Amino acid sequence: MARIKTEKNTSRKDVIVSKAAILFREKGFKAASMRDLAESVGVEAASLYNHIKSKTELLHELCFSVANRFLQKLDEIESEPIPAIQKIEKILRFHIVEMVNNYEEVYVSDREWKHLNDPYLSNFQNQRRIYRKRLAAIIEMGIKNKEIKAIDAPTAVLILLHAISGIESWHRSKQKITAAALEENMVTILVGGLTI
Amino acid sequence: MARIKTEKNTSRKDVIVSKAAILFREKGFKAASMRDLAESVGVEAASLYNHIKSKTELLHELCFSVANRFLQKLDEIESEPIPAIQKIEKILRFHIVEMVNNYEEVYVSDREWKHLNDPYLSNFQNQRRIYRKRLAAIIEMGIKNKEIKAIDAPTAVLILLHAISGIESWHRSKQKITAAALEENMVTILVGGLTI
DNA sequence: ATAAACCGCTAACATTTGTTAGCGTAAATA
DNA sequence: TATTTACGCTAACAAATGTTAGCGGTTTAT
Repeated sequence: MARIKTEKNTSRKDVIVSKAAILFREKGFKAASMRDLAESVGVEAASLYNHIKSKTELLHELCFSVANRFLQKLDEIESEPIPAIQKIEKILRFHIVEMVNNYEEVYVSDREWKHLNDPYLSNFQNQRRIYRKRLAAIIEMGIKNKEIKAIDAPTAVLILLHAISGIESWHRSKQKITAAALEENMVTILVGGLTI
Repeated sequence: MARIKTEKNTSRKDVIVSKAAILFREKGFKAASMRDLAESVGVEAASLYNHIKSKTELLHELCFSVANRFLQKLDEIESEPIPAIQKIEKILRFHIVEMVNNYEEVYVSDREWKHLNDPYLSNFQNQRRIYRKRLAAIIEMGIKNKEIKAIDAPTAVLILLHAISGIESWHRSKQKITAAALEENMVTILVGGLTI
């Protein structure tokens, strides 16, 4: 009998969820089987069900924990008394750092949420839509204040968010530049592209 | 007996491939079953095998037909006697137009290639890697000629390519701006972000 | 020490999956 | 018109999937 090893302050469920993130990222949610996951946890597939309700529950956990982190940070930044373009830069940097440090989770949340089931699916889509609208509102504020070029704000949001997800390629890359250099390059191009 | 309807110059296989593109895009390759595909074609699942060898063959066809179009266009643009930044702009515009007009195929090629099998998988990855290197080389040329900011070229490539894939969100969006406006906005931000 | 809770195991299940075999009819060719 | 080819159908398959039931040992709490 091979018990799941836990570290301090992590439940066995936490171990499973984070192994799931790795697996879902590399194979995709649908292609990753519970038997795969069990192997990577070091246990039989059936044993996983002592800790989780279902495979989809793993996806819920991942998607919503990521979404919540981003929403919380947005709340924080929105209320700071700084120019819009600086808010955008801060949000951008937060996204980049999250994508670098919590790659698996963030990636899964970004690419695999389609496989959520209702009501979680609609819920997630709503949060996502609202999040983007709030970003667009900041950009529109920046346009009004002549900090940002007169562009279509939703398009700018879509470029920002997707450009960030390109960090996936950076992770895969053999000869990586440092995370800090990556961040500066991205900010240069993207904030530079928005600024008048 | 319900024969697959073909239009002029399209084989029954072509019909299947393009329905597959739609399905793979909306559900993902793994989650889309041959029975789903059969239904969308208007036929029984087994009947598909009179026209195709396997499910993965459908993915090959999609991925490589897209990849070939992009490679061919790159050949063409690379050899034009124009400044690097203009090459980048042309390539960018081509990507955008392709993503707008052949959404399903391009999207599938971009997101589902992971599910290819060797030797196709390695092959595709190689082509992709080489394509990106060629883009990076153009950017580096632009940097040397002081047309483009002194940034890390591979990072710039990754931003460009992923930003384009954001057009997915534009497709989903209810209140779309026109394709032409989308293109101009993207060029403004991205080319603007690269240019000194 | 004894009871209770936890947790991993084996075995099994019902579905869903991609795919093949073989039959019969419609279309294409001669 | 006669014959061959193309193609859709039903039936069936083996494999893989998520998940449950129930047993037995181990850890934790009393």
